[in-house]
Amino acid sequence: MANRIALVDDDQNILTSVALTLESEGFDVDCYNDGETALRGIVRRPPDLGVFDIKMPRMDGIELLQKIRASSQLPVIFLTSKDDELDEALGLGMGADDYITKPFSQRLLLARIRAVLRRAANEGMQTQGPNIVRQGELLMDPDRHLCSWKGTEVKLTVTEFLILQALATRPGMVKNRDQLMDAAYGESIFLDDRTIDSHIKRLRRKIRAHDRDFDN
Amino acid sequence: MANRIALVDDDQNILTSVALTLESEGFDVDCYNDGETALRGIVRRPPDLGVFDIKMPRMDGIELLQKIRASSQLPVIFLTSKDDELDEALGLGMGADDYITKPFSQRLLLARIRAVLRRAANEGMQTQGPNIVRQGELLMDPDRHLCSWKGTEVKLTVTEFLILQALATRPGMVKNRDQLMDAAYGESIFLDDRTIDSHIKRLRRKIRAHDRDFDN
DNA sequence: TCACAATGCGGCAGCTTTGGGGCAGGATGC
DNA sequence: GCATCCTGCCCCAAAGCTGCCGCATTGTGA
Repeated sequence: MANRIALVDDDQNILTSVALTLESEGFDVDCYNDGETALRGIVRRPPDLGVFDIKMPRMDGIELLQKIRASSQLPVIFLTSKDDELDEALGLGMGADDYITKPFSQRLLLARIRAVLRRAANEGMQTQGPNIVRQGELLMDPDRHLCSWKGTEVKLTVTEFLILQALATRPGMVKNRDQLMDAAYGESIFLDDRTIDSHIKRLRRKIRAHDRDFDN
Repeated sequence: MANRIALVDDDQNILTSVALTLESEGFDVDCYNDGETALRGIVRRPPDLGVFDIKMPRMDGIELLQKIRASSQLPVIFLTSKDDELDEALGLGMGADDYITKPFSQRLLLARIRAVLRRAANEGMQTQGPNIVRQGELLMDPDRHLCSWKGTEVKLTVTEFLILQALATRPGMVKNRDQLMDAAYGESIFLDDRTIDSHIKRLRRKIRAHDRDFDN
């Protein structure tokens, strides 16, 4: 039972060349030139995986994913030309399962496709794909307990990580100590308010150690 | 979406005990005492995987598989009492997906079942080769229970193997003790958390013995 | 300007987690 | 039956984390 892949890109060159590669690897490939057509096709004949270009006329990949996610958990890999598009996609917290920046090698795409499919098959529905938090220079991957600031890794303790994550997922949003407390410990715990201050202190110290320009 | 497993063995003891284990792991199990009954049942209600004893009265596992393969690609694991039976099965080139020699641990069977199901789900892309896990210097072949680090073989016990495999298939991903526990024993088992630590300790020791540079 | 509250941060004791040695019971092999 | 291996658990000590305190500094309102 071959896996069916829905491939959506407005660039006909990419479409054909990728489709050829995938088919030669035994996948069934449905090609679409734009989001609207893709949506109709995907509903009619649901694939096992979607590979979407982000920038497309009429309906872009992000909107397409949103519409699909309303009714299905279809795993999706995004193709992006630039990193800022990627930011947009990630920022939306849409849970794309992976993404690839153009230009990409067909081999890389293949590897990603296999990885995502494997994950989907293994996990059923447990955790779907990388769940990365990105805010400016900050990058966090809760699943791997990884955090990096301006590209270098910052080692955080569990509590610090949870607090920073709470702040990063809602950037700019002001949170009081109680809210941070809840984020880090769950509710129904009694601790001194100022304990949060201590963690913030350590967070700042750690980030500052990687960045002398860091002010807040 | 529970996986349905057709279990065929003329030994009622094995049948019930294995069925209990599988059901407690969330599989739907159809039990059959002989090949003929099994064939009818499997046609009527197709499972996702078959586990067949080879030696059975009336219709043995090999014949059963042949009849099934005429119309379906159902993945099958053979149970064999002796190695020569196994040779016979393999010699026929029937393409059983795996086999286990009696007596076997339920845990091993579970691991094999999961591996075969995973492989079946991924098929078409994996070029149905062996199901090898590779992470940096680590190489694992679950089907043959082989593990090598930096090219030299490391002998692992079943539990160690399952734990390492769980870690290696999702590299970098943080797993807590419970998750490792599930990976090694299946769910619904109660053991001290720190037992996992013991296995990790032994894993580290074994790998370290092959590699003085090994740090984590 | 003053009093008071809020915040930043160094310090530290106590707690939790972790790595690893050891051991007994059970399974397996000879 | 005996030796060996595997496994689960116990214990200890080191390391790391956490919560809180106290003081200095900054912010706020009258």
